[in-house]
Amino acid sequence: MAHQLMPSDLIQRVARRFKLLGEPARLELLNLLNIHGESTVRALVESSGYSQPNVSKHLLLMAREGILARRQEGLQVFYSVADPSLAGLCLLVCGQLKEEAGQ
Amino acid sequence: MAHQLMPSDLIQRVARRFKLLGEPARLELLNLLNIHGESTVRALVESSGYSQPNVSKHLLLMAREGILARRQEGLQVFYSVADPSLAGLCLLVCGQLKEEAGQ
DNA sequence: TAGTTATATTCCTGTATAGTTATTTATATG
DNA sequence: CATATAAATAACTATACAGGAATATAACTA
Repeated sequence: MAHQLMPSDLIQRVARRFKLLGEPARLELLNLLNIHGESTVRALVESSGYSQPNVSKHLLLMAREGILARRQEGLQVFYSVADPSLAGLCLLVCGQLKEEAGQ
Repeated sequence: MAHQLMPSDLIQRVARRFKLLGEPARLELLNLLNIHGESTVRALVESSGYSQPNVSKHLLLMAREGILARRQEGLQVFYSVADPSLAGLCLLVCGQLKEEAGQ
């Protein structure tokens, strides 16, 4: 108490960031990128099972929001994780979920 | 690389948790609860400016998901933050946003 | 008991967006 | 230049849900 979680003028941006992570498909893509490192769209389509346009859309969205890096090489486009805070965020949430499950 | 952000079977629950936090109205309520400590619905309605049904709905949702505690006393219902990981999450995101703004 | 107050619920509307199919764009190659 | 391939975009559908107005529920109080 007596201290805020975040400055009020950041609420909108913080919400956007959380919302971006609040989608199973995107978390799965992030998980795959963390496991395999930089990957092409095609590789992510195949390992995720989602359609190519769907994967492409999610990747572009995350890249525009700054949590992915995008690099083109000829026909292929490579994406990779660019947000170093992701690991900590997921660790915190997973830990908390485990904690709750224990109660 | 080479390690996952979270176990695959947790993706759905992690996404739900992030999604819950991906809403400005809820973040604002959480912020108010952190500043003022345990509060009644009415107090949160007045300090947030949102309608009573809207506030009530968000609070109930967060309580059901386990990030708020709910306590009734006569006519009034008191809510308080029950998830100790929230502060860390917001700190990480705010720090990352600041980092990105710096680039 | 009638009235008052705090919270929850119902019902509705509008908006955002995940997902698909079909198409387009851009780059490489025969 | 024609063709093939990878990724992005367009167009559409379906669903989720935030928000408000009206109402209901529940617990006090005169």
